Amino acid sequence: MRHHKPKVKRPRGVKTREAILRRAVSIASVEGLEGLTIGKLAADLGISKSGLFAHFGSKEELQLAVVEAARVIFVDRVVRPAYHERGLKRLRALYENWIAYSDEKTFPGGCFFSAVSLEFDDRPGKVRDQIMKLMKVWLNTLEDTTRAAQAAREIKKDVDPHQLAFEMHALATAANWSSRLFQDKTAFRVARTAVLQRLEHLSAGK
Amino acid sequence: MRHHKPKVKRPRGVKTREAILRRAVSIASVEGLEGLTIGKLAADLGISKSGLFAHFGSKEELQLAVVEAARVIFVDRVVRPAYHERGLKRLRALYENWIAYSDEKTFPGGCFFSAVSLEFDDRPGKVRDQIMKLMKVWLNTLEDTTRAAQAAREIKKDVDPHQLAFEMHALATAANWSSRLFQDKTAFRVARTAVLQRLEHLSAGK
DNA sequence: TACTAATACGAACGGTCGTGCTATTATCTT
DNA sequence: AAGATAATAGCACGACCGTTCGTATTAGTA
Repeated sequence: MRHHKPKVKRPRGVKTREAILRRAVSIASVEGLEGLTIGKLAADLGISKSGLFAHFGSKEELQLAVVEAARVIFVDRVVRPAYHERGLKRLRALYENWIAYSDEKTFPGGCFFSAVSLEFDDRPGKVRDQIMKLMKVWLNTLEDTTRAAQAAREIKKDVDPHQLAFEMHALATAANWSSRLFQDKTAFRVARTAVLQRLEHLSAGK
Repeated sequence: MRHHKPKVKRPRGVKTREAILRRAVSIASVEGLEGLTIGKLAADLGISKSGLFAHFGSKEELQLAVVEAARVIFVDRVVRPAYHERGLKRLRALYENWIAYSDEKTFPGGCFFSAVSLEFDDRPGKVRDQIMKLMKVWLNTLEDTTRAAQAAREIKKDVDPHQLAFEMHALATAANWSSRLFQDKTAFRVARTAVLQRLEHLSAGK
């Protein structure tokens, strides 16, 4: 049976809000979440400062909304596609998607979370808490996937999942860093190679 | 035999300047080089804003002076001591000193350069150029030391020095990140272990 | 001790920040 | 079409930013 498309009412405000966040995430990936100012963002979008402000009520709420918007994009681009695979293949896919997402400049400033998690590691508040939570979830995803691959005998049992997740995260982040700071176009390739070789080496002999 | 202290003339202004920079480096390691504001720094030191300002003439010059002060501390604490060793031992010492310098919170915000190099990767100017230069020098130091160890047959010839330097940098930086964001006290141990094992594995059989 | 040059200070400026208030415009409901 | 409601704009505020400038204080020298 056919359902009618919900034909959801999308009030004017919601569309504006989405447009604001789309732009805001891009800016924040470059300038940081503090460098993202309401006045400049509004001018950039051609709307008034107070009009934009009314959508969020405070700068902190804007920042939280930006973090959430970035999370959705990250999950769509990196996590979800990898879940068509399982075990070691999923782990590889997670990493390759991650590298590709950074390399292709999904956000113009590289990986949004690399930039922002360092910026906020010393600013207590809801934003920091949220970022911390998301980063924990991400590292846990890598760990759990490693464990699943071990259960499927695709990765050696004596590999420490926490350590492996840490190393994968470290190399991807460093690639992002090198790419940004030095305009080093080879960085992502180096990081990708390093991790894939490492996974090959840690995989149970086949 | 005992030497007389050099008894160098140290004008008052120089001492003040040093006190300013000592404090400024600490603050900047936590709040970043932009978060470091002249007003707060002056209040923190109990001197006037304009008095402090006069020592540098512009905020950019203050930032450059802070970067230079941090460099001196880094070289003293990390690089110079390692130069009592050679080859593979030097490489290990560089890394262990680096981890220790971060772990011991030589700067309260962890590694000064980790924080600052990401902050400025998108702000063109003298400060960015200087930071970039210092980071290049550091990575080159790791690379060159690796090559020396290879020449001494302490590390296998087929190891790519650039890749190894990149990985060492990545793990140390990530340890810093994890330690700051999660208050993860094990991060430095994890990173240290990872690299030392890796060096062991890459070292020519003994 | 007096003169000079180096240091430090206080007050103020223009600019930008986040935020609140009030008015205006657009949209939806009846 | 009229009225209610949601969305946006205009304007002003207080706080803080980097910076300037004239003045006071200190230290070094003759």
